[in-house]
Amino acid sequence: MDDILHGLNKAQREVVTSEASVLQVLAPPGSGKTKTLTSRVAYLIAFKHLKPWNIVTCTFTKKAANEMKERIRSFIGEELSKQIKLGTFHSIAGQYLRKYGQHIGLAKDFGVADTSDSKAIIKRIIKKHDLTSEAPKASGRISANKCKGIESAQFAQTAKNVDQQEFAVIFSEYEAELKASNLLDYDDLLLRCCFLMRTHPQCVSNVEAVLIDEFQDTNTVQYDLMSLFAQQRNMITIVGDPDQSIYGFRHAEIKNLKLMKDQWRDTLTINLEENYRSSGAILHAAQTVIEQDESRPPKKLQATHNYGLRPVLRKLPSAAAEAAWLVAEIKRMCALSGGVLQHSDFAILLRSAALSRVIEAALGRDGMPYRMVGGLKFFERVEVKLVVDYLRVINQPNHGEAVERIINLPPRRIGDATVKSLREEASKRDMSFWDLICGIAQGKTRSTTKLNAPAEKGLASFVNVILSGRRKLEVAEDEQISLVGLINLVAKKIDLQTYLKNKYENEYEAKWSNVEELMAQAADASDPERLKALMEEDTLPAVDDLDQRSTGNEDALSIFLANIALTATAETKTEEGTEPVPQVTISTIHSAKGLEWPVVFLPACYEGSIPHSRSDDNDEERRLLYVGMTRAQAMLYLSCPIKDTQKQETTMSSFLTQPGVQLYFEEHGPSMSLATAKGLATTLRREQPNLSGFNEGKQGLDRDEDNYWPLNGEEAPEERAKWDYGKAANPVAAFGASRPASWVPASAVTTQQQQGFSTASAMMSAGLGTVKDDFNAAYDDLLEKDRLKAIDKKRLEATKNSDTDVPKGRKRQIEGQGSISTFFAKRRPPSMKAESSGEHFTMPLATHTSRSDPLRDISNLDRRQLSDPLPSKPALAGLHKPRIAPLRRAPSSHAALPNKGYMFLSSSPQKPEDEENDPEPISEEPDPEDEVAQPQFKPASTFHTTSLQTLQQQPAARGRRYGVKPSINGWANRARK
DNA sequence: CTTCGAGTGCTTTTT
DNA sequence: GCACTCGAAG
Repeated sequence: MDDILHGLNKAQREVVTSEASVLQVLAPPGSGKTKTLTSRVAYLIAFKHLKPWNIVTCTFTKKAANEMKERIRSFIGEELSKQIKLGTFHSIAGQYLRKYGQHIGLAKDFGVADTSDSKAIIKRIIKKHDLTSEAPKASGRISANKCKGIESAQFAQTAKNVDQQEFAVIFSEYEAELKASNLLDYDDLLLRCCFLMRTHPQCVSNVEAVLIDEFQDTNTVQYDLMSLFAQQRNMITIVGDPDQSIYGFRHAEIKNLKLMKDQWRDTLTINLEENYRSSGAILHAAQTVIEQDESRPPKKLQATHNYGLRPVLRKLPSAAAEAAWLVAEIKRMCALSGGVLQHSDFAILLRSAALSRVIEAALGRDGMPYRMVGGLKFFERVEVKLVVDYLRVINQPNHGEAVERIINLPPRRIGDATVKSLREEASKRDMSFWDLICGIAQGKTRSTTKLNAPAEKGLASFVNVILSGRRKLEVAEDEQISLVGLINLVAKKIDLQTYLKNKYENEYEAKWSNVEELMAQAADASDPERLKALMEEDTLPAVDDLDQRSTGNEDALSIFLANIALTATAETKTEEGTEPVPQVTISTIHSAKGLEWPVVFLPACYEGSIPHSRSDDNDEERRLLYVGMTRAQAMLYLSCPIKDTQKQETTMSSFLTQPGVQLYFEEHGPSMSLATAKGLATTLRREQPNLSGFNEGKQGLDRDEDNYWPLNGEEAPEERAKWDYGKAANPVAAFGASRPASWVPASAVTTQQQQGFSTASAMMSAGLGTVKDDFNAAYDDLLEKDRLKAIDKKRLEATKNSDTDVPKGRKRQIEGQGSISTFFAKRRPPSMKAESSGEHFTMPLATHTSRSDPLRDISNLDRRQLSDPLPSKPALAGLHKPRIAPLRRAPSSHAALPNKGYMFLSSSPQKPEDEENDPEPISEEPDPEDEVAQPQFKPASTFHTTSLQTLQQQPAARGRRYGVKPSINGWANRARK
């Protein structure tokens, strides 16, 4: 008893030991919801003597299910815990249907139609009838109806207007299609299971207790499912939090909470109120956001931690800058936390998965390890899906969807028209698609569809692949081919490697490694031990009066496939023997639910993103933000780019611009002192940092304050200088060389430079003033910006009040620390050294880190060079249009990119070996004042131009490489102004 | 009839 | 940046 109740507060104990039969637990974020629920399960088994296999526990995500399993195991041990019926609604429903499906006329071995299957079917129906509906909308509508328990026939009867009738057609044909292919979609799993339990209550007669996690996310069908599970004993415990209801789109009904109270009048409600996760400051901020919802009943939420650091609400110039800032902050926090924080302590949570691209690029550029959860799932990647579809068809050839998807992959000269004709013929003859083509290929069936010779050959080869796969399975069990063997067979038969190589060229390696990963997973799944465990887990307790379908002889393939559709994340296993590298997590807010991290970033907090433009429930969007914010333990960063990815101006999220909200936020990341680091450690209950670790971290940093970007969201001065005089001017110059050896010799450059210059002067006179003037103005501006941002916060606020007092423009005075000296490198940028010795100083520009900022190390330049005129941007920008190397998704797989027609940018923090041992600091670090006094310094010859041809001659260097899109926006923006 | 290239438009969240 | 459509060539 003590074990189970240990560490629980009063309210939690009350929940765990409650005698009430129906129990609602309202558990706000961080209140120990999962802990409480798992403790109750353990308690019921240990003290109420319930049998584990008579306890049903439903979660929404596989992740939550696994976590709960893990925790229960630590309470009651492996043996008991694995007997509990614990899983997602869908997986539990699936289990019941597999065992008892025959009683409701469900064929054995039904498949699960995933979203793309459903979408494909609907699309086809729409096309067939030449309807105007859109597939995704129709799909959502079908799901909405199903979730409410409305069936297609029922809908068709009530359909009145044209639109409804049209939809009724899609709906019923969709259902028919699924039935014909022996498929159930996600909703069907739940619906059919409800039907089963209603018509055959015996099958759940053993259930003694039902527990539901995240109850606020249940939809009507799931609610029914819960009631039906509990129909014998009415012993139910649910935990939930209306404030965290973020699945309205999946037709979750918050009102189920009330419904439940009405259905079971003696429902006991217990509120958990203490938050054990977040610092007070974070909690306050989150609270002000959620309290904007006036319809929401007020709720208490008590912090148990210290106040901690105030959350940050940061403005940045662009999505790219936001990403760069975020990376810089992670670095800074890591370095200055004195060892308290590492990469795995950071999470970046997004409203939509698509936002991750810029961020992944920034992380990749920096070489910071990360993992992306949510977004595209492993089993949804084309190459994986391809193989899985083959397996599906081999396992179950009547899976019409899968057959059609792969019949011409790799290309077999069987086009859409042929497929369509075949499909129609099949339905006319009332046979399955597979049976038809199989018959044709074997010459048994005479087809009315005329096939040309190549198509016929293609068809035969396809059928052959499938049949040979099936043959391997039909032999006696002990001779049966392994799952991996089967995948290999398929891969060989369809010559997958060649296909992938041809189709994806430079992505080939990544794609193939995914296939290998699939094999590894297959090997894992067909491991006899594991298989046994899986089968055991799949057992349902025998009940009187109702036969279970024997699944004893179910093969590894079926089990593997059945699990795929219901597996949320195929956890990429860490390589054996290697320490897992701490990784930053990128996730959607939705899939971050229930999780927590010491530091959380919520980027893209603008109108249209959160609240999302496609959402019609603002309150749900607000709750979503709330969920995101409350994932943070010690530090929370919100940020808003002034321009979104499409360079449209944004408005900050209305949830954050409500009066008073901003009082809870700082405008920039915290100054990190040893004391701050200690505070973090306290909040996180971690070991205190020591001074030496702190100092060490500080030394490795370029800057120790969040002061690179101005607080008002404007472009960083250094960045502007780069844009105006570097990157924008010359896309080809955006070639950063990390190894001088492979650099273009200066002589090769000269012609291009001169070319550029000559055009430049002509262009420049067209109304933009001289380059010189332009530069001076910008430079002054830049100094001013830097001065402003260097002033500490208080002063800034003081000046803000009398805003206009701050002279704009030409103030050269430098105050305080953090002044211009931050512009100059403490050490020579590596690539500069080799080049600056020659006749021409050719400094590669446009690495995005400040490491090679053109303004750095300015004192080191040959000053005669500096008086050269500047080339103009448009002149150079128009010269070449380099191809863009695709960004690689996972930084883990860096195949060498082709060495033709690509440009590379490489700014790896890991310097190449040859520079590694060159910490030689520049002796004459310039005195800031001095520099300012010499306005003739212009980064004119920090230009380096070269042609595409020259680049093509470069050998593809090794190392981390990212294609970089040259931007001429810098120029375009300026020109407009 | 199939394939391939160019051009267009859009882009929530999950089982 | 990607998925999808459309039109032209094989």
